[in-house]
Amino acid sequence: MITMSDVFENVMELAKRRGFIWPTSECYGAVAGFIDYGPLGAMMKRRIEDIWREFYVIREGYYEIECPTIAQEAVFIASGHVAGFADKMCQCPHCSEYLRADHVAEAGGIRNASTMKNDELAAALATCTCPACGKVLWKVEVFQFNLMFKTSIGPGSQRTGYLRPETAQGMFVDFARLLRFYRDKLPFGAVQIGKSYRNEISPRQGMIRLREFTQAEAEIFVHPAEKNRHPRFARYAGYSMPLLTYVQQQQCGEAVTMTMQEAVEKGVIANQYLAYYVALTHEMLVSIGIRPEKLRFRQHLPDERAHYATDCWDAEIHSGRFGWVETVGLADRTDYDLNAHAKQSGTPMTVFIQYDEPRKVPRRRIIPNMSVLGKQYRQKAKAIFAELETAVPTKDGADVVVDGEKIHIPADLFEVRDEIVDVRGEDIVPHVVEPSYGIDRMCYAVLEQAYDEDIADGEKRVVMRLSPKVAPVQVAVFPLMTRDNLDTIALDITHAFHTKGIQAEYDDSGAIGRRYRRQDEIGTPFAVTVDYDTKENNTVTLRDRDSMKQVRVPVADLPEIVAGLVAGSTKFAELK
RNA sequence: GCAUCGAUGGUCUAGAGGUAUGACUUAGGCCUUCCAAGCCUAUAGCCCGGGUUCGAUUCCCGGUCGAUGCACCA
Repeated sequence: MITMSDVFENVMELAKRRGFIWPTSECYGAVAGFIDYGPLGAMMKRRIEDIWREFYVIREGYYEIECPTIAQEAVFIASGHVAGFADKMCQCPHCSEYLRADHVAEAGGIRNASTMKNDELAAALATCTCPACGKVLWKVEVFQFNLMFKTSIGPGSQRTGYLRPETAQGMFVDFARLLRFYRDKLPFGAVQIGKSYRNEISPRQGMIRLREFTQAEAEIFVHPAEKNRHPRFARYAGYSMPLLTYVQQQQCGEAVTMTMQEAVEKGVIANQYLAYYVALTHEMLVSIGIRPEKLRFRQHLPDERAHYATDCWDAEIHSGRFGWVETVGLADRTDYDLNAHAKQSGTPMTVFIQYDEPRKVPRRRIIPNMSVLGKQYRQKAKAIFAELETAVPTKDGADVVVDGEKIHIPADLFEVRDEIVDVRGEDIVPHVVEPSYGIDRMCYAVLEQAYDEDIADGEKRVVMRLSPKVAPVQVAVFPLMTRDNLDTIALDITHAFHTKGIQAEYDDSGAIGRRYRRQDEIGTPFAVTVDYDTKENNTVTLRDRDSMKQVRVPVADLPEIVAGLVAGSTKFAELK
């Protein structure tokens, strides 16, 4: 039996020793918040990313794009990260403690601390006490600590760049191109798997809070009026899971289990789109090996939501070490981001939605007599022309304001024409539904949940019960003895696996039991052993990691059988 | 970031002001007909920088990393 408090240390020690996760640049001293994926870790991470692609790229049809990890300042001014992704901080002059300036002020009874400017806040803080040492702060300086890594683009530092704190902005700024790619029709989605960077103040939870981390994000662009009509909603309508709503949280209640259909109908989840990806996320996480009982979906409390989101749900995975860990965020970002980028860049980010039938709309047009107007007003004529379009004419004429000057245009200088026009559609700003996955946290959760110790033949066996889908090495091949040609047969089998794209590892070192244990420890789900019967009848034993049971199968069938076992289409227990 | 504690082969560990103990692992060999057996051999270590000292892995100071508490965690 292993207790949960040991699990983190055991699993991280194993991960380090066997080449899953390493501290980065160890020979120079590691840096907190950064990790290296070793050979097995990189392989496992890639398998998890590929399963994610199966769900989002292949099944949903949302193509993957790849944007730079550095972007120019304007991108993050628009996104709100330059202004908003920063904390106001100050340092206590007595005990040198770093403090959240606005929190201290609010605790000291100062109102609107969060909206104050730095110097106002500093002045207000003079009477507040330091929560660390209890002394009055008197004189402090308030500064912004922005969690984005800042850099400069090109020589001479002319241009500010930031390492992206999320991959999402890349999909937003490419909106116009994406819309053309998807032939101007909603809904569509784009996804990205890549590195993001946050200069965390004090990352101290191993793989859980990293300064450089991998995100897998999908941005799904949808008509705001269509959010309750996901075209494939039927797939998950009956899918049920425990949901911890914000109402339940406020009442200290338990999660409520319900179907996605119910959740949407009862208004628990804001719309079908969000519910669809909540269910998809559940299915995806379970398929990489997360146990359902260690998985829950928690709704953000209203004051917890990010600046852009309306409804927001987190997939949380329970860790023996860290408790419930936010691993996936599912947010309805509305039209916040597209509006912000449209405003900042001056590029419209809208979709033209055609009506089924053109609508007859009455419209009043004011048509100026430019030949007279031009002569009379000369250089002001153009501005007057523009102003007249929105002017409200009376019998006498119309008043317009040009450069602050009020000008009266007599009625005979323009014609008012009321007409019925066909309006064929409208420009709308799509809403964005965003599932955002923390790949590193998923990797950690998979490792933690896979770690197990049992007793085999009276001795402790450490075994990583990784799903065959994510296990780095998929099958091990052993000759029982390194002689009598058993080794060459085993090498041929290994080669046959490789040509079928199966990650197979050959090992002839030491006793057979030791080799099984080695593979158990890195989570290899299956092992093939070539013995003397192989030479008689061309069969080998195929051993299952979890049950340690063996079956005899023909050598020729091995690649197909193992491929089926790895894909999950066959179970070991079903083999003869 | 602050405070406390810690850091010895790949892993776990013994130890002392004079370069280091043992086990496991790994590699090579012998042996071995299915779950870490045995025998022989080999590889490999005192976190980094400064100070004290004839001499520091050991003592002192600073740093890095890790654990714990506090703060922080769009």
